[in-house]
Amino acid sequence: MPKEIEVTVLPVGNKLEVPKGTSVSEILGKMGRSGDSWIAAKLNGQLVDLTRTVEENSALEGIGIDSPAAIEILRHSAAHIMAQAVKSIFPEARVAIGPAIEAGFYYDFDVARPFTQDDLEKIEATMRDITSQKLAFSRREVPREEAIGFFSGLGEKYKVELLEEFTDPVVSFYQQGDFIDLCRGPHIPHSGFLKAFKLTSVAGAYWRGDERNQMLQRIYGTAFFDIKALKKYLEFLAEAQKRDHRRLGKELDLFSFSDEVGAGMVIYHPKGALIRHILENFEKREHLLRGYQLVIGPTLLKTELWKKSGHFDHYRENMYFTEIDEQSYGVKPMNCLSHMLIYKSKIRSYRDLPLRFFELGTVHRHEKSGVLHGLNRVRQFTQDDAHILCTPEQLNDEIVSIIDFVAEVMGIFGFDFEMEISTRPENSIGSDEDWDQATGALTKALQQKGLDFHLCEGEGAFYGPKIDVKLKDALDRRWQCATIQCDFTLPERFDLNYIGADGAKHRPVMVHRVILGSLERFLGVLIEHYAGAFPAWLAPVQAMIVTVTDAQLDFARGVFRELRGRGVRAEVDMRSEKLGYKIREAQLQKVPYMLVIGDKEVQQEAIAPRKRDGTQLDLMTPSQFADLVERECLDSSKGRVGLNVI
RNA sequence: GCUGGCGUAGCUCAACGGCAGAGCAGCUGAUUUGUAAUCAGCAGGUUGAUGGUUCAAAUCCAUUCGCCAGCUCCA
Repeated sequence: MPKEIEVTVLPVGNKLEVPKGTSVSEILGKMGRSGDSWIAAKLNGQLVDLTRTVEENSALEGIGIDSPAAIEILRHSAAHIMAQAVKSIFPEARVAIGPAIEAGFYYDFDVARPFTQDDLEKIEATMRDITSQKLAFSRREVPREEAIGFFSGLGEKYKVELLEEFTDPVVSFYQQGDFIDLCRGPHIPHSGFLKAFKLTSVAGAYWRGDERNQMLQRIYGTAFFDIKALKKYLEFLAEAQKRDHRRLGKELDLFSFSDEVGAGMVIYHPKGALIRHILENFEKREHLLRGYQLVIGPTLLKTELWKKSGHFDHYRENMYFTEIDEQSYGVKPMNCLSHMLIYKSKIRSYRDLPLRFFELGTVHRHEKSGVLHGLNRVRQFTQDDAHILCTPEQLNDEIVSIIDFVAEVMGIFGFDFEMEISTRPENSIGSDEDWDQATGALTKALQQKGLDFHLCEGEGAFYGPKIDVKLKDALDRRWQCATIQCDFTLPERFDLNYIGADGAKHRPVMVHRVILGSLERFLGVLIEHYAGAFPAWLAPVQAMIVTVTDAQLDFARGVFRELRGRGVRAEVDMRSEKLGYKIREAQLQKVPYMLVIGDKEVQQEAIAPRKRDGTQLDLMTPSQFADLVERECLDSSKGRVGLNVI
């Protein structure tokens, strides 16, 4: 008779006596829900398979398909099933790694010939075959040495490489059908649990993410517990495509790119330029209100100066150089240098600090061709850049107020954001002590504000650690916008100092920071955030005047002049088209208001506003409408911007 | 930069070795219309660029520029 043990079943906390060695699924089965409704479990906080046996007093929590952890397990299993399919069609393929990711899963393969779309369809078909066989996923523990021998025998060199770096004496194998993979697990009980999946794309990916390594072929896919959820996801992708800023940029006539101009160079059309103008004015005002001073530096600075700053040594690959009168110049990839020189232009007292130099600085960076992406990744962009020079004692307060600034601005646009702290990378400058101090200051400020953040080891800039703020685009891809970067090295290199209360020279601390980041990228993310339907304060056209017939055009022109006089960004559609046609056009252009004018309106010297959501407002005078737009601008910009932008 | 896919009218796409086409947009005319597409006609192209194969190239090949997905890198 085996020994009885006590299992506490969470989340309710029921206690259960079972014989030692009872399987997880059996125990869960006793709790009223059938064994089939579970796919895995948490045993003493650790994810395990249903077949795992319980050997001691434990806490157990079932993971059903509705649990957040379940989808990850399913997708991980889907990756294994895909690998099984690939190996059955392409036996010579070598498998690398295949994890679940945010929106699905992938698996990397080393194959002689890259996969084609046809291959994906074949693989999908084989996967369906595997799922219909309901193959069990079975787990087995194997000594590491034996595992190395096993995979060496199969020629699976990537698995061997992984195993050679493991320190555990025993590893686990998972097998479904004839496919065996090195894996921690857990997995779904059998392949039949995978009911809804789709292979979405194939792309090259370097082994272990290192471009010096072999390039493997990565197949991406996604999986859900039911067809409906998969369908919903595919619909989301289709919706996201409609929100893509590259598409909306064209449709709304905001900006363009031209292969004649070159890659990564934005051409702003009137409406896009107007949005930028509004953003820039907004930014200048917000900075001036917070004690920043506007400055403007040159685009070309002597290469000697870039050598002095360290950019030539650490950032040369990303810079453009040219020659003027036999002197080498570098096009600025960052705005800091002239700000340094402004600081140095006179003797500074501790009473002057902190100094906050702000510049809407246009920079050029040579980005690799493959990374360019609409407005979000370009080669020329304008940063809302500032450099703060302060005493070490002031550093914490400065960082806290920058974080407040970021949170306030993101709130105006309605963005949720994620924060990261990045620490010292390889190939960096400065002493360990400086890095520790700066990293500590950033961390402390975030903790003080009670904000969550991820820690990114070794991802700081070459000159200092940083806090990054990431916003999401239509596809939930994250883009870095705001960033706060400490720099203990530039003040050193430029020998910046201030006279302290003690009459002696001291070294100021420096912070680089941007709030929106690059105006290009921010606009790109913003377009997707609003799906092109900008709030009134940002809309390049706020009101489209549409007449029922040509007979009202004179009156319409008068309304137009009056609205323009008030600062409302209005336009008149003068084409002799039907009203519905003109409404549709304005609707597709996502103009916030359409002002309808027919005989009735002319008689009453009024307009009939229609909002872009279809709601109809009562007749009002142009002046009343201007008041309304002004209120709406102020509301949507949280009191920042009214009608005075043009 | 790397792997793969793709560049045809302003836009979305067809033709995939044999006369370069459609819808929308544009222009002209008719229509004067009440809240998401009025009708008719006209015009629009060295098929991204360069070179090659071929009797014949948008189509096949090479180079190059650009775009897309991902990797690497980053605002």
